[in-house]
Amino acid sequence: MSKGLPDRSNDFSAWYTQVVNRAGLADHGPVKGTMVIKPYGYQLWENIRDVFDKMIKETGHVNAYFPLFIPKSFLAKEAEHVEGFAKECAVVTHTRLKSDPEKGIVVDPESELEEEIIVRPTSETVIWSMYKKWIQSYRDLPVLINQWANVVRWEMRTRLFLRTSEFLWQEGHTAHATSEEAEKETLDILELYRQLAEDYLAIPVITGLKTDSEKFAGAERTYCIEAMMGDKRALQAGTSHNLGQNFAKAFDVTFQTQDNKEELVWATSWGVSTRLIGAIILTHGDDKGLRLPPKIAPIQLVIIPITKSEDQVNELKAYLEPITKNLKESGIRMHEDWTNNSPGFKFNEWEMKGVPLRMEVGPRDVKEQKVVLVKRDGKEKLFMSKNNILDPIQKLLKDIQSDLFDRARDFRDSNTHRVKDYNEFKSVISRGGFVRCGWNGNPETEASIKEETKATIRCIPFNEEPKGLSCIFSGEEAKHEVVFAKAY
RNA sequence: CGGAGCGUGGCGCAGCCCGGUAGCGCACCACAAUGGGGUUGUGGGGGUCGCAGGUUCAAAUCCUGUCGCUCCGACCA
Repeated sequence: MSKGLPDRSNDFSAWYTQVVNRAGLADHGPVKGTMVIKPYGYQLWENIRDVFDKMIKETGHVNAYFPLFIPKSFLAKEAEHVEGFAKECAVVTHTRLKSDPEKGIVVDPESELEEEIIVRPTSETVIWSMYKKWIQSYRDLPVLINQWANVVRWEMRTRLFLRTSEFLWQEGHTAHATSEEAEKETLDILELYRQLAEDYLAIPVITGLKTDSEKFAGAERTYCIEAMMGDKRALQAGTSHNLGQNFAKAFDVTFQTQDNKEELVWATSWGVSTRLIGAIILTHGDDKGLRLPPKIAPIQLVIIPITKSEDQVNELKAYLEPITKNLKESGIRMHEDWTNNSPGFKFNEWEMKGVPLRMEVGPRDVKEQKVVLVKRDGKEKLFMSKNNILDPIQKLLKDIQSDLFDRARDFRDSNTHRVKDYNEFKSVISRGGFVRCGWNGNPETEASIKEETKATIRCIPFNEEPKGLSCIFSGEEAKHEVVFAKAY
């Protein structure tokens, strides 16, 4: 078995695949692009979920659950939105199997459904069919519902976490009395996404608006957070849509205003998915494997005991007991590795799994009443007195969290370029990285550039400064300053 | 859907041309030693060779059919 990982600069995607596998995050399911999220990967997801769940509850949202199955007729109600997903829907057509003497188990043709059922690719339609029942008056608004669920999109090319046929996500679906309120909600959520990405996942993101060609089909406007991965490609990490009155129209959801008029409801929807785990791997991973931000790492501190004899094992356990008790009580997520592997093996293994901090404890430390701490990054061994190690550990975790963010931000910034002309644009794009430049606002320009370079407009950043810029493609006066990149 | 390739213990492969007792590495299990950067030794378990037919005394190997998967091109959080 090869011990090292494939060279990241040479074969980034082979590196990614192996990290996912060897860190024990996920595996392929038996049906084509499906994914089994293994316990270690799932704990990571749970931690992300818990952080965001808390955020949205603090801002007045509540969780609910809507069905996996959607009547096919619902997708006809909103033509634009359908276009986005129709090509990748799983459809239920029958309800029974039966045994066949020749072929084993077959679909029972007798059980064909009158109306086929769609497995949700996203839940706008089911949810708005219910909102129609629930919303009568302005007093019923706003509705601020979120659900944690799985969705299915029958993708052709899949990669674990980044694009799978079924994935886990949260989808928020809100209903409001005014356009302004819906817009505010859309932006407030985007800000929560930014915080989730930057403050917890340590992934620096650009916030901005999608162009029409990149926006969600059913939306008026799509806002997003975009991040740069370790191979300098862009990854859309979360989206927040202002749906205007599109779904209210499709499902005829109206409400009575204070002055007794009937009006259509305003809507938003927003989501982040298990793709965030892919983003963490691609942003922070290095030659030794995964690196996890302490705030969401399933294990923040791994303890590697080093022993020779049985006697030493008992001595060490007694030595560790008060130390670990204190750390556990203080909320440090930790794990002691008592497996029979050699210490060197364990070091590599836990580095592969991205655990931020390692503690080594052996006979020498017992004698000196110390422990050894090593950061996932550094080779440096920090010798600490066994008493009062909580503070230094908390400080180290904090440092690791901010180091990860700083490093990723520096990497992104040093690979974000401003270019003089289209030739320079093309050469930067081919080398990889973000280009900030002017755009004339024309979708055809965008399409031409995509055609020639494979780069797309990732977003129109909120901090754009189009004044004085000219369009990189046409030379015309720029309508927007945009971020171009090749994307996942 | 178009192009290429692959199905043989859990994983990665060899064997197939030229039919004749299923093999290797890793992983796994047991015991012993080792243990501060991927540790050794000894012993051991596990495969109807994708599936279905056919040829043959004999099929992983030859023939026919079938199913599945992976990789590369048009879509997507």
